[in-house]
Amino acid sequence: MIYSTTCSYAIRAMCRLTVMNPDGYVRVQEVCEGSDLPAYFVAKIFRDLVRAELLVSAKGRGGGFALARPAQKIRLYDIVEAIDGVRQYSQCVVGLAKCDDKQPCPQHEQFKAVRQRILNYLTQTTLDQMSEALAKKLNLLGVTLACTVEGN
Amino acid sequence: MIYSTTCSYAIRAMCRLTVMNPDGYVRVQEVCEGSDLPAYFVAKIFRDLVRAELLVSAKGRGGGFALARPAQKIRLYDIVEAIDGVRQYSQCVVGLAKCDDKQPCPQHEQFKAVRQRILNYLTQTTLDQMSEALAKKLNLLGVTLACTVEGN
DNA sequence: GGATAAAAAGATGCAAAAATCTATTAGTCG
DNA sequence: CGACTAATAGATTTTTGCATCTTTTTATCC
Repeated sequence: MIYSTTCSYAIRAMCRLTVMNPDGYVRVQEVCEGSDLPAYFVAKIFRDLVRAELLVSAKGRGGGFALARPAQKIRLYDIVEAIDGVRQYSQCVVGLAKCDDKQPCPQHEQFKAVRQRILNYLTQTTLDQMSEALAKKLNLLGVTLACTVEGN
Repeated sequence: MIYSTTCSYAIRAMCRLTVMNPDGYVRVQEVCEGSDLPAYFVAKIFRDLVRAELLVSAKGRGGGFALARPAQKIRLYDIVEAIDGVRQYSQCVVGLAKCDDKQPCPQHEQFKAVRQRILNYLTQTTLDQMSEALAKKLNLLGVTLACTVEGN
């Protein structure tokens, strides 16, 4: 609703990767299995996340994808920025072409607060927090995420 | 960002209609000219808004589209409901398939507040307010919206 | 070096959303 | 009634987003 399907995949896949192995490589296959994430498509999304420097990758045996930096330092905002772009969050909802505080569109003022709230949410939520919440949920459900590689 | 392109057209077109003639008919052509709204497409959207009983229509000379009820009684929420549906606003952002308060997805709690804020915004903003803001802006820009029909 | 394993690249397919166009229907006006 | 006007219906086209598959590149292991 506030981001695209693709972006939602990106978030979910990164959360799973983090739960599986926050410090080392995980293969796309592993990330997706047991979930309804489309593996081929996630592979493509991960490439974009590498270019955005949120992930790093390694080819060949023992390779896969890993976080480019600690999960506490990856914000939801960073992921959204890499996939959907964040321009939309600074534009006005129903804006006529040019809309700013001086030339407000209908709703400008009212929506400003909502937008700020969304932005706060995106900048203050970290991958760390999200993956922890996911781990808790999986635990409750009795699901274990497998990962071949340990540490790195 | 929180609604589709189509829905954004619907909102903008209804605002313009209201500014032009809050009490009588305006032709689709008139509503769109001077804006970047795609007239053919808006015509189609207006049909949906008639079915949703937010607009009424009249064929032939002197006809066009008019608000089905006073602008104060049309909420942003009503328009969004007619075009995009509001189901999305009660679903979770990155939810695993089934996600509710008992089986929360990562972010469930945090996003709940944001979602509530959006819903408040949608239900508390009226076409009245939006069109008034638009009128003010157009006035500042020195733009006048023409309308052939007066009253009704 | 050869076998294998994984990502990288990009071609292709498919479906939904956005946008346009044509023909029809129902009004108004003289 | 006949000319005209505007919405209605729906067929068609274009664009975009989502998803899959094939080939290539780069790495590891024996």
